Amino acid sequence: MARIGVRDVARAAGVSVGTVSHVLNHREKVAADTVARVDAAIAELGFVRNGAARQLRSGRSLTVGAVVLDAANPFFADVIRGAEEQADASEHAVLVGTSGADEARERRYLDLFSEQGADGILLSPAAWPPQRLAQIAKRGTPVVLVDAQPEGSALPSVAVDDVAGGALAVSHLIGAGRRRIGFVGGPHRIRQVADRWTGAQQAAELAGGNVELERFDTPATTVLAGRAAGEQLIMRPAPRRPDALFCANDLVAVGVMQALVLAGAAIPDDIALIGYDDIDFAAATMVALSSVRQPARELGATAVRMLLGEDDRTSVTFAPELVVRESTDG
Amino acid sequence: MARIGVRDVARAAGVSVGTVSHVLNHREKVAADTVARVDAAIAELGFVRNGAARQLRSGRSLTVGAVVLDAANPFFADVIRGAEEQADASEHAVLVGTSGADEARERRYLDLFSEQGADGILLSPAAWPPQRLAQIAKRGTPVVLVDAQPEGSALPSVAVDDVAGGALAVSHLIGAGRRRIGFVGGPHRIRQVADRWTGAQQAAELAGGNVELERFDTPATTVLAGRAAGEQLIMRPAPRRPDALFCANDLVAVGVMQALVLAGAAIPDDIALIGYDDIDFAAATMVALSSVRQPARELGATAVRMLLGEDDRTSVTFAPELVVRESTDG
DNA sequence: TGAACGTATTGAAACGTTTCATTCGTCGGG
DNA sequence: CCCGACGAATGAAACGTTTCAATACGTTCA
Repeated sequence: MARIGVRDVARAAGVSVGTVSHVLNHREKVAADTVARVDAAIAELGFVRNGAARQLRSGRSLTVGAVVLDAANPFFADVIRGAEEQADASEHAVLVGTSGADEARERRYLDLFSEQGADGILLSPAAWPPQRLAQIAKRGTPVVLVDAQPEGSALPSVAVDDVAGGALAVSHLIGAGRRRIGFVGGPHRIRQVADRWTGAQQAAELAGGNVELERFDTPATTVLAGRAAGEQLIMRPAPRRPDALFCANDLVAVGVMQALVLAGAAIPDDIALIGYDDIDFAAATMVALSSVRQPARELGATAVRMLLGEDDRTSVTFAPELVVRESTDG
Repeated sequence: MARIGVRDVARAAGVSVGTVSHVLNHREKVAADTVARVDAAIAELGFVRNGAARQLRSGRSLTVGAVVLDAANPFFADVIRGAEEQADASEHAVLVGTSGADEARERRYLDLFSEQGADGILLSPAAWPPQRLAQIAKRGTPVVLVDAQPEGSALPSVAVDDVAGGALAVSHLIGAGRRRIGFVGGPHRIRQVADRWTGAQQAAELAGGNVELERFDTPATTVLAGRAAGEQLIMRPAPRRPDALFCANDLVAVGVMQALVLAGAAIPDDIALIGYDDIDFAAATMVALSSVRQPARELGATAVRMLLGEDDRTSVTFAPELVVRESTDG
């Protein structure tokens, strides 16, 4: 089965190859009956245009690449969804490659997208600083970083303000009348954790002296780590227990909640609980979990707009938003 | 900044373009010092090869496309991971597009991958039967379906045997001495749910007359639906309660577990509980959840091997496997 | 010493499209 | 009745690689 090209279509429709190409690309400039004839020929022959040749000649790929740490992570999944919606609007498609925090794979995908002539690349970097960016940007493919601090370097980026998020959570707890607040999470070398803790401190200071803020470190931001922390914490005599907990993410919060419920503590009456990320599951925990939502889709959409030159800001920071559910709504 | 091509590299290195291309593609056939000179020129000029031209000429793209319903779904995420690992081994990259169950988007991605000359496409179809497959296969891009029943049509596919999975779960419960078993899930028009229920029935029949199997339908396979079902169920007087529950998936099982725990039932002593899918979270529930694991990575890896012609089976069905944890290990 | 051979490099053709300067008709206005 | 203009279609050039037959240059063997 020989490949079918514009040439074959042209022959079948009784027109020139140039005309076929015109039908493919700007059909409004071609007479209606010619269009019909060419379309018929295309359908009959099952012609599929060769994207490589098209792109080679035209220089555009109508494609945006995204290289993410982990596509299964709901945050990135939402970023990608937002990117797709926005790309759709500009007739682009989003192609996703997952690096799994492996620098070699990240580089391979970056090179791939660059070579394939993607019109832009959205990157959540596996390592800091990202290796090849200078080269790639130089080659002419714009890159936007997602949720990575540009640290002085002036690379375009979109991010969520985790400090603000931490402050948001804690001032919400304070506003609900809580005074002895615990922060559960770790390790603090993860920037997101550190920033949220910083925000928590800021909110506590802002409230004045009668708010206590205590830090409960966990070795990871997982359910099991959260549960262990919760078990520790609930063993304290009641007067020395916090009356509210802010967890570095929702998984930790779920673990803490398990421990508290099993120990018979009432949420939120005895202890209020708030997480971070607003994962799907947050609404479905035993006591629906309050959380801080990151506008992930907006991040993705904005990144794509920046890539395609429809938004000429160079670095955008989004504000997280509070989602109040039962676990703090006593 | 004019684009830099092999021509420029050749000039800078003092060789012909043919030689540059050889260095790029089979450097072992080129003298060592020439390689060095060309590499230096490439680095200095920041040359990035034009993938479109390369592909146009060579016909191969070293790319495999995957079109999935939802990349955030852990099952598909694992399929993709498996596909990536396998593709890696063959110097290929996996590009992912998410259709979100939208047929138009699915078609767009299929067309895109087909036009881009992907060496194969891995598809979890949004609708049945998939629309364009005939065309695409005809054009020469092999397609393998993931987790979709080929229903007579002889399309290549990889899948997990859900009937076997259902049987596996229920015979495990029976083996643990349970006799009054409930199946929680729905709606039954979802093939996976129906198949698992079928498997459950088969296992019950196999065990003879002294096993009762009852069906508890839910409107969806979600945590909340599971919790509602669990609450209903636990309100029955103890003698009329099942002593074991098999849930159509882990989310439902989590919901059921919440209801049982809140009602004070002991798991697994009063009621054993087993889910399906073995999501990450299964090990981190209040009582660690037994489940049926689907070999998702193997699915992805096998699909890629089939696409690249390294495995000439046309349709492969995998057996699920049992993961026993506390919730059935009384 | 010459022929035969092997290795390293070269130059040009080819991949299948888009684009652009032309050509071809046709129609309206002077 | 002719000219200019305009819409539609044409044909060939160009995109930047890879590939392949041909060439150049040593080296080995008889």
